[in-house]
Amino acid sequence: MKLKLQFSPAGGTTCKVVPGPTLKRLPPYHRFLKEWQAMGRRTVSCTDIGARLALDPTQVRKDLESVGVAGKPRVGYVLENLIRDLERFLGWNNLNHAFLAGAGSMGSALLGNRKFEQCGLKIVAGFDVDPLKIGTKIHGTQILPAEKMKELAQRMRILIGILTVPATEAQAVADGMVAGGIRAIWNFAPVRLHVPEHVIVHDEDLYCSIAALSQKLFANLQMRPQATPAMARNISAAVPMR
Amino acid sequence: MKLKLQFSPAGGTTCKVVPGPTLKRLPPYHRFLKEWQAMGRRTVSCTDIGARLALDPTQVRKDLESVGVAGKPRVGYVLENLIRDLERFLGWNNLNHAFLAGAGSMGSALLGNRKFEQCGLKIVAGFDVDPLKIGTKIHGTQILPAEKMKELAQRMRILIGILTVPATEAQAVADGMVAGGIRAIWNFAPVRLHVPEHVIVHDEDLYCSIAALSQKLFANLQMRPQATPAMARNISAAVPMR
DNA sequence: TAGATTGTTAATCGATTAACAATC
DNA sequence: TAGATTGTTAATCGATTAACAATC
Repeated sequence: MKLKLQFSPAGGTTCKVVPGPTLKRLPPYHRFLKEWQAMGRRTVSCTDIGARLALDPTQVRKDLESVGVAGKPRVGYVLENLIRDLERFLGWNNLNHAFLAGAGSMGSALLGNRKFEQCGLKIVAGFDVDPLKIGTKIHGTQILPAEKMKELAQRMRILIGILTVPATEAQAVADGMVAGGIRAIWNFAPVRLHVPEHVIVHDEDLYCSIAALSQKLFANLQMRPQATPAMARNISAAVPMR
Repeated sequence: MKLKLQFSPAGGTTCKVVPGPTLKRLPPYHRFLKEWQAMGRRTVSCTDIGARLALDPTQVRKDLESVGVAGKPRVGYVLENLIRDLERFLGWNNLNHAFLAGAGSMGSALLGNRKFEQCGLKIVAGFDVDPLKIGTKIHGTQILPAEKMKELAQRMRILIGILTVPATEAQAVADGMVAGGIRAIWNFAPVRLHVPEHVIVHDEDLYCSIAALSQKLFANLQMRPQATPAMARNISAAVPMR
């Protein structure tokens, strides 16, 4: 197997870069493999994975290749090894500590999700400006005053920040995160953040999702009405037809 | 301007198809245009938009072309018209009614988001199996017993379902939605749903986001350490290097 | 052995970027 | 007019899909 290496400008370090689309398919693979394992299987083929996830088997093979695991012709992949390698690749073995800013309803929902830890993300503290929330615990995680975030992030060498504050506050809070040494921001606010280029932003824009969903729904209704005119009318003004 | 039309197999209807990546950029455009308008501007150019959102101006122009709006050379686009056309295209003028299944922390967070209505999505009812939640209102929306969902969806001709139940229940609840005539499911459960082909599923997989975020963070730390060895070690086992 | 499946290279497809003429 | 910006076509880039030899 050949590995593509990319030379990094900073030094002698090389670092394999996985295409974004591939990366997004890996967690579903992992989930399926766990199911498969629970069914008592010992090996799995790309055909198996592709069948369940509605993906081209060739694509699955390419994806696994870029993770760097090897299979055996005619047999497939050893399930146990594949799961282990995937988890290692995704960094799900060791926890990254994260701060969460904004303990509103979305922030609380994230604090309540214990499954994140299985994916290597541990929210170690929440921050808010609301005196009623400060000092309390939400789903077991301490809520601290927002003004302490920067200093604590520095001291604890936190690298990941989760941003669940209102859109109006997002940029200011993000600035604080950056000042505290945070290198990656998971942004739930519907705002394009300005950050230095050494900081990564991953936008979780639910409004974009709504747009995509209703657009696809509309196109789909066009093709297969199966609905009374009244139903179609409910949505038909959504997209201009030409 | 030429418009690409796609013939739909079902009948004489034509329906313009917008590439997915384009669609996801439209809500950010809209947001920026509103800001721009608040600043008192009357026109906007692709260069303006691209500069703020870190996008190639040509790409912005292509995107606007596929929405079907026209600008004027040397002037740009009339802001008011552009905003209006974007909203119309995205269907943000008229509301689509949606049901939400699973009034847990994530479900409640979505119920609490009043901004969704500005994007054409109105959650008209929530459903849950918990007797303590049934009959109450969460953020002003009534929570009803889960077993009523299917029939109500049919009667109210609901087309959109939001799925915020635990992974174990997701498929069963989705089946109920489909049986109730729902045509689009916004799925927050980390499961690949099986649905008939006339039903659309949009996955909101936070675990994939975590994977993408930590992977990008790791690659970034490789290139620009700027961190003490201890910091890097915190995360370095995450991805096998070769 | 036979045949399914991997590994790998080539072809296709779609989106982004570049180039440039048209135009206000 | 001059020059910025649109509209549009061509080139590039990257990801997906197809093809096929290698192999257990």
